[in-house]
Amino acid sequence: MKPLTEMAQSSQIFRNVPRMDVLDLISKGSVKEAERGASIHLQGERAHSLFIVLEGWVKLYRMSSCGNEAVVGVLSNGDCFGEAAAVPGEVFSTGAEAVAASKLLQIDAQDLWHAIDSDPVLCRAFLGATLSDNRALVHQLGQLKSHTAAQRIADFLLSLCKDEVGECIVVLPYDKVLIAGWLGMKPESLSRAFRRLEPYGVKIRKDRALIQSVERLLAFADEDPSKSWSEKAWKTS
Amino acid sequence: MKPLTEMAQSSQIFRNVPRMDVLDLISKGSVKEAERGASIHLQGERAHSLFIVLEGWVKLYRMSSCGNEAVVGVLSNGDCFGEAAAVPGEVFSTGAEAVAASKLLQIDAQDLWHAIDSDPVLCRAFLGATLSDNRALVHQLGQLKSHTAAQRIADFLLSLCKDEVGECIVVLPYDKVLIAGWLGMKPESLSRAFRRLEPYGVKIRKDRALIQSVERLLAFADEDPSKSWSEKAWKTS
DNA sequence: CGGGCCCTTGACGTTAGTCAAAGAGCGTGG
DNA sequence: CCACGCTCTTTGACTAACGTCAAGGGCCCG
Repeated sequence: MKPLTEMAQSSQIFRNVPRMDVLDLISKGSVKEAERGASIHLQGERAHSLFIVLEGWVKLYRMSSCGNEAVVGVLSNGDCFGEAAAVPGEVFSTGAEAVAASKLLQIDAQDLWHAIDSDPVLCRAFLGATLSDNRALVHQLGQLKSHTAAQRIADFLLSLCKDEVGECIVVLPYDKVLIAGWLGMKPESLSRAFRRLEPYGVKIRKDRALIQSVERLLAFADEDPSKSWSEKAWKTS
Repeated sequence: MKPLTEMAQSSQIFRNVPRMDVLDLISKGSVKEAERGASIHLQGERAHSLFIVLEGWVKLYRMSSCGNEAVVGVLSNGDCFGEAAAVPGEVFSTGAEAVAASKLLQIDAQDLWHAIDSDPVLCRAFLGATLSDNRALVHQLGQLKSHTAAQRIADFLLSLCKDEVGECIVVLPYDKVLIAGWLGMKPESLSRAFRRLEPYGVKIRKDRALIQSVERLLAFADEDPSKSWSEKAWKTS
């Protein structure tokens, strides 16, 4: 139980909250194990709990009525989801599913309300976490609306090798079906888009991406999609 | 100044907050007038203020480094933006621009912090507002990732005639360039996608949309995009 | 009347989805 | 150890969707 509290304290949401304020809340939570493929909560369901990922991977997704799934988040150690539980009467706006064997800290909504009521510091922590979610969503929206599939992959790879320069090798953290969903495309398109990154010095081997130059990739990720023709002409000559 | 406080109190964010808790905060805000095209705040700028739309229309957008703009929100009376200001040290994750002559209530970040610190009720109100933003973003992502342009328009039109049934006429609340941006497409595509809704009983005349049957449109908005061929074959025969 | 902006239309190219098939791992059981 | 079946991934051919470029019409306002 010791490593559990440490993990939860260093999580995204509680990172900047004094130890004392969170201990009580965390101690009321329970650890839930979820195997790959297990559903954690459903879209539209009453937001009964807050979750913190202690270990593993969780995807947040939106199901359209025709059965089409859109991944809106992929979370790992220290990430937090189900913030809707902080507000009485809310429902989950996404579904959540473990995409790898995972350990979660589950905190009951009522305990949460009580904690928030009695401790303003916690409330602000939630506000911060939700704003952070917001930023992530806005970023994703921006990517989706004004970048090609290949550029979104570039952005994704770059997010995996933050602060690196020059050459670097990154490990793809989950399978390509999920990466495709997360980036808003089909697996086939992902596969092809990886190919299109080769001219920019990116090679994929199994679950590893070899990036020749982070700078070059960055330039590609930011460039205007509408001038692909001129780029291409310039490049194939 | 009287109608101002009323408007602000009935805004999205303060709607469920007791009058007393907000009066003080609102009184510290200042009214800002913005004409069409005026920039309200920039992406990346320190989040110095919270804004509440009293009148007019505001768009939130994300600018990619290549100058491509993605609209991530379109706000009107009672809507609130710049919640990032509630957390010290935050920056705006989007830009904001008036797309029509607008009146805004601008509340300084420091006043906000003070108010939140001294009143937990307000803090929870912000949490609720941010969660609400979150839901909207998630909805938009879902639409973008798993629906065609025509379906997104259908969803948009339906959001304008909530709770209506059968035939109905809605007024497009802003110009088509902005609608296109908001729905993640180019104006040309919007124009063509409107045509594609005609078989489903939608006609556009100037800034009005005539919907023959809300139910039929709803069915179209939710249907699986991948079976368009069979639908089409079935329809043109 | 003229200029500017918004909107539409047409022709065309690129991008990504669909359908189908085959290759690459990988664990299981013989 | 190998054959088998499974899932993940890649590839190919084709199609649909959307963006781009260019032109033209309608409308407002000076």
